[in-house]
Amino acid sequence: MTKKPFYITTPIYYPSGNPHIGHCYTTVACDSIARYKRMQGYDVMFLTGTDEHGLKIEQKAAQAGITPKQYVDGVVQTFKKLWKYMNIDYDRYIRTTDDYHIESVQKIFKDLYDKGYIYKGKYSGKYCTPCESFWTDSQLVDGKCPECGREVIDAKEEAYFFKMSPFADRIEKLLTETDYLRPKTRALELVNNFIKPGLEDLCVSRTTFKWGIPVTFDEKHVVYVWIDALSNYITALGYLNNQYNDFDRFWPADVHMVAKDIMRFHAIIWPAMLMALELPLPKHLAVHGWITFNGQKMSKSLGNVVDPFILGERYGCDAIRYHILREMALGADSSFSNEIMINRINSDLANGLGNLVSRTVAMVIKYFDGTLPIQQLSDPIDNELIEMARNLRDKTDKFIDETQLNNALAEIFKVISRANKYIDETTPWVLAKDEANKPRLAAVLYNLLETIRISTSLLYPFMPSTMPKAWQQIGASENDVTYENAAIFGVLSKNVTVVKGDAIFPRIDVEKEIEELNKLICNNAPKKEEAAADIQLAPEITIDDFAKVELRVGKVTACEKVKKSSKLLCLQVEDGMGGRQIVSGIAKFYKPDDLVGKKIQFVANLKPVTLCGAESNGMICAAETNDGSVKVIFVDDSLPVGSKIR
RNA sequence: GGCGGCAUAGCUCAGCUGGCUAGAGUACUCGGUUCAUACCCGAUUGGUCGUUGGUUCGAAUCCUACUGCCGCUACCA
Repeated sequence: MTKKPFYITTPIYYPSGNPHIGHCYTTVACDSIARYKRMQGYDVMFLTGTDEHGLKIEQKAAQAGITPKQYVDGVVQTFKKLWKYMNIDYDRYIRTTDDYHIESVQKIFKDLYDKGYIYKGKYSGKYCTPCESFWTDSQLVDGKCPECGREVIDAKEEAYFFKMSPFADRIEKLLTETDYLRPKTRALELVNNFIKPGLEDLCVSRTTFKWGIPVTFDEKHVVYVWIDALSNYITALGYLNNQYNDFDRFWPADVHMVAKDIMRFHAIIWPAMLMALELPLPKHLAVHGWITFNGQKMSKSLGNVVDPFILGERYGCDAIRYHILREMALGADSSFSNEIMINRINSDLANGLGNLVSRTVAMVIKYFDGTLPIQQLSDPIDNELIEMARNLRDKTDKFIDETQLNNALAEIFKVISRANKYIDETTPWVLAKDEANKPRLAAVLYNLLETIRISTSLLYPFMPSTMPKAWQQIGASENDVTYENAAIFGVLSKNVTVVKGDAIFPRIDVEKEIEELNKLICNNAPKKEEAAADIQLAPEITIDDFAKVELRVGKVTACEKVKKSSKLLCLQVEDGMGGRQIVSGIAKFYKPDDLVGKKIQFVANLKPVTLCGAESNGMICAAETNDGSVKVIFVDDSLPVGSKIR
């Protein structure tokens, strides 16, 4: 019997910085599914990689004074190190700087051009001359350059475009009538925002930077992200190259897993490209949310707080894997905090599974010197546990196929919980008091060992480092913990011998750990400051220049959102001069009520402007933090309104 | 502004196409147990299922309106 193929992918990550726990989530989820499918007997191809071209990489490298390739080589090493650390067993790692990928992308680009789907046109946007940067309308901040705040001018650039409109109908059907998109709730969003208004043609080449794959028939151009990055899923199989020969076997993909921020590319652009290439479409696009920290999206600066290396070192990579897989529901964000994580590890892994293994093994040793007797006596009370354990595999199978890993884990832990209850029901320590009960006692312990064997077999794809330790303790051999045996009760030999071992998941002291983690964060803080040393200061000014800016203390008396804008708040400020209205771009960081009654400092002599229909007379002083959020600088309430600040 | 989603126990959430006294986990309180990683088991506590009107024999579940929160609104890789 030949194995059925199964192809699963993570996105290729952009190595403009080091990986954080958000990358871990996608990759760990794919790894777990891949391992599960391998266990089921599929011929699995699990692909991950890095998307290494583009302007940002070019700039990062320039800052560091090295070539882009040198730069990405470094970051890729860190990625690979992390995957090794997290026990990620990928089958293939693609880098968009790999020769075979470049070759394929060039052929794909040419093919689409020859087919008439790609044509040469003009890309129009806004250009900031001092920054030498192109911006789209949506990127502008109040109509100005987002980098320097200066005026931008209309500009045109020659570029190649990909025609999307011919595929609009088919894509709409794909999203609304099939279960390609998971969860499907987001389909309407895509259809209403993009497809219904008409798909715009996509700009697929650039001339403004060099770090990319050259267009073979037009040297000035490099292939822009879409075709370069998305096509990795097929070039890695050998599509239009001789590096691999797996395309026919593994395409179309079974699952592309992505985070919600890149859903659109995979839900619309990627299918359009495949349609243009006349290739089959992938079966599922599984979209997951972000791991948030105190409600904020995980970002690079927050990466310090939840550095996967640090966490893994303290609790083991399986605990981290378990936590993120168990907390994250498909499609939804999940909030991360050290406390949630530690509580989860303690209650499920240490108290639930770990303790179950420990107490069961201990009893076999204590009552039977480690080896159960063959003579065993069953009882009707055993049936519920046995049935649950026997049916578990089918349930997890179903959830895996629906990419609902959190629910698969929940099912397994229901059984573990039931086993703990079973111990109370059967009271082995009472049975042990009477020699006549030994056959009954042996049966109870055997049932527990079997339940553990089945549960840990099914948990193995999620926690591949730790489960073998449990197997060793319950005396299970590799042949006992196969997928086939996970649906059979009674696989271990009746006279199985257990082995005492260390706790597979040690319990964590919550308060102590939180304290120590906080210390670690503090230790990391100075590093952040050092890292900030490369900040470029604005040109030096004299005290006379500074005197031109008049800062005063004001009190916010009222505040509301500016209707036409998602970013702006309109504040009424008591300024000691009769009051004034100030509009500030802080709506994403403050609710109106957060500000009312607070004293702030503002620029009093700024020329009035109208923003989104609201007149603004001045500017609120606020600080921008490393992670891009904004904190208003509140002043001491004892300062009188109108006080001048110098 | 347009489109979409969500609002259920202190916290995190299940409750599909309307139907038995609204559930789970966690936290809290009490009790039990001792094989075990101060663990496990049980019980109690806790919700007018955002507000309002409607459809229906019957709605957390469908429809109106309102309020609040969130997401998306395409060229960042």
